[in-house]
Amino acid sequence: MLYFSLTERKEKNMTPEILDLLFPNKLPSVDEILAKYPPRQLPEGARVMRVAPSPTGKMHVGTLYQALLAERAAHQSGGVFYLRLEDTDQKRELAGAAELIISSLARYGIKLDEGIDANGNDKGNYGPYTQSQRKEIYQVFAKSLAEKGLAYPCFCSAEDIEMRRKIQTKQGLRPGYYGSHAKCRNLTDDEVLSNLKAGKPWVLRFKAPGKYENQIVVKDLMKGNLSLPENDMDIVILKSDGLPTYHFAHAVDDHLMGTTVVSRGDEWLSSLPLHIQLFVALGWKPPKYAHLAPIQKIDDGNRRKLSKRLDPEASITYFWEHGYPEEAQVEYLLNLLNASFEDWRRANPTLPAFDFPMNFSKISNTAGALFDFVKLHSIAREVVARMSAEQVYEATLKWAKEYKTEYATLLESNREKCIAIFNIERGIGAKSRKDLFKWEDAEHETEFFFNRPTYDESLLAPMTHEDIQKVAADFATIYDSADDNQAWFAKVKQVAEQNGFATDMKAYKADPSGFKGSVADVAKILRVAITGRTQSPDLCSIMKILGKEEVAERLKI
RNA sequence: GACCCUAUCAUCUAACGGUUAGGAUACGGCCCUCUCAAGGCCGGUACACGGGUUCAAAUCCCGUUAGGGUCGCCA
Repeated sequence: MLYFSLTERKEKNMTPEILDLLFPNKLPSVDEILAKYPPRQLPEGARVMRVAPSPTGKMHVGTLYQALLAERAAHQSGGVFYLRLEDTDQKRELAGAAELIISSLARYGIKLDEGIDANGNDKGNYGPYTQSQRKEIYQVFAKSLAEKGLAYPCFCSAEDIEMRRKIQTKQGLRPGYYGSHAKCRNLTDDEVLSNLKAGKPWVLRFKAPGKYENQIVVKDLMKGNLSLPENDMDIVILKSDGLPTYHFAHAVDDHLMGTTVVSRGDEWLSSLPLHIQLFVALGWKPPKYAHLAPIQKIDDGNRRKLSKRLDPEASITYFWEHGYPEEAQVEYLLNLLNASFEDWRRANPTLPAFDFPMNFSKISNTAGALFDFVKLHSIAREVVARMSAEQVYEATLKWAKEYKTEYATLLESNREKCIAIFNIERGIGAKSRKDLFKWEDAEHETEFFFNRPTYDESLLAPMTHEDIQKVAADFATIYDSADDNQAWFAKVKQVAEQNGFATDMKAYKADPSGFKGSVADVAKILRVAITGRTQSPDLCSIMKILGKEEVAERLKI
């Protein structure tokens, strides 16, 4: 590719004296490190991909989105998927965040070949997989860049940087540490030496070889060819605490760990020229890149990236709290990644979502999809409708144990009854009930089975109390919980007939005045008496679960 | 401000020079029906705008506009 021309670089080597002051500790050699990371032996076309979150708090939906893509693309190619913890910003790190990320991936069935296991131990031969534990490795490569004169120490303070930025902005210049603005790039050896000897804090900057006026062309697996300006910013590669910045860690780690395709958010697009320069400077071949647009939401009429701070739904725990089935979230995200998912799902209703063939070239490369709860709900309805009553019960119980313990107790002490409830109008394929799609709603579905509702006759207006009472009483005398649906409905009709209600809806509609109401009204009386609601699932099934005695009790109006 | 990405129904999107611009969700109607949820059938709604190129443009090119992103010792 074009960018290899950048390797033609001759910089003055750094003096050994400066190098020793910069890196006083004894470090392994570049070759010693490289020897520990042999090229992976994988079949042709196998992709090595990773998810590389930083443990700064909540687990973002975007991380799951990224992980889903990388895991599928890697494993479906016969490759490797691993996790790397990008914890080089110690200021922002939050306790427990790493554990949350790892357990979250497991929760969604995303399998890591390498990375960190549930106990926090490293797994795999290309570790450590936590960047803060790789400090020495970065130092080795940073030192080698410095040695060749491709990196230099910078003594500018935060105030210096801020001042420079202000002046640049005021003058209408591009802000940044580049060209003549890169003050420390041209420090003499004596100046550097005296600064170091005076103990001045420093960072290591990359000596950018690019010219902003020049364009490079880079191929992105999802976006195609991109034309970007060369990087001329002398960015920081080693911070004053000795840890690398993202840019440098990316180059070092993804090379050593053998990543073949880097998939990440498209906010990295503008630093891509820099990353390629870093790979080239280190003498390595850059990986392939796949930049994905972030999930957005609409806010005040404007689209914006889902924000952890502003949007509760940006954090995946939001979906746990509300009891969304994990499969539904996975399917929704897969669908967002690649809208042909739903066609595939219709053609393969019983396969696990993970069997969906992910194809880079078919991934939406648009500006970023809007997070759509309505669509998520619709997918969740389908997912739940495919589950058995036992599965619904177990999932609801698992949710309740974590978020609603009283309900969990009720579920546990009424296992069979609850499964029977969840089984109403279930398992009949496409016609299965689809009202339950998140576990937090289950309690409402089961509530009246456990608490006798208070009878509210106003729901039955304008029917008279006498008629209502008579209908309920008549039905109670002939009800048999052994009746199947057909026999049950025949009895409803019988009661209708006895009480002057139409049994034939067509006849009723043709002449409503000839009847007190229709068979639908009879059912409504029974429904209100039994459930306390005007709407419910199949009444016959409900009565069967309640049993003859309880039905009789509730029909006493 | 500079640079980059993106632009098809309300939403997610298909189309890869020739389609009555397709699907899904949502919405409306009808059917089914013991209510609801479903299910079945039907329906309305889209190529941001302006120029080119071409016999032919949603598709290719240029510009405009709009949205998003980046320009940190954050990732």
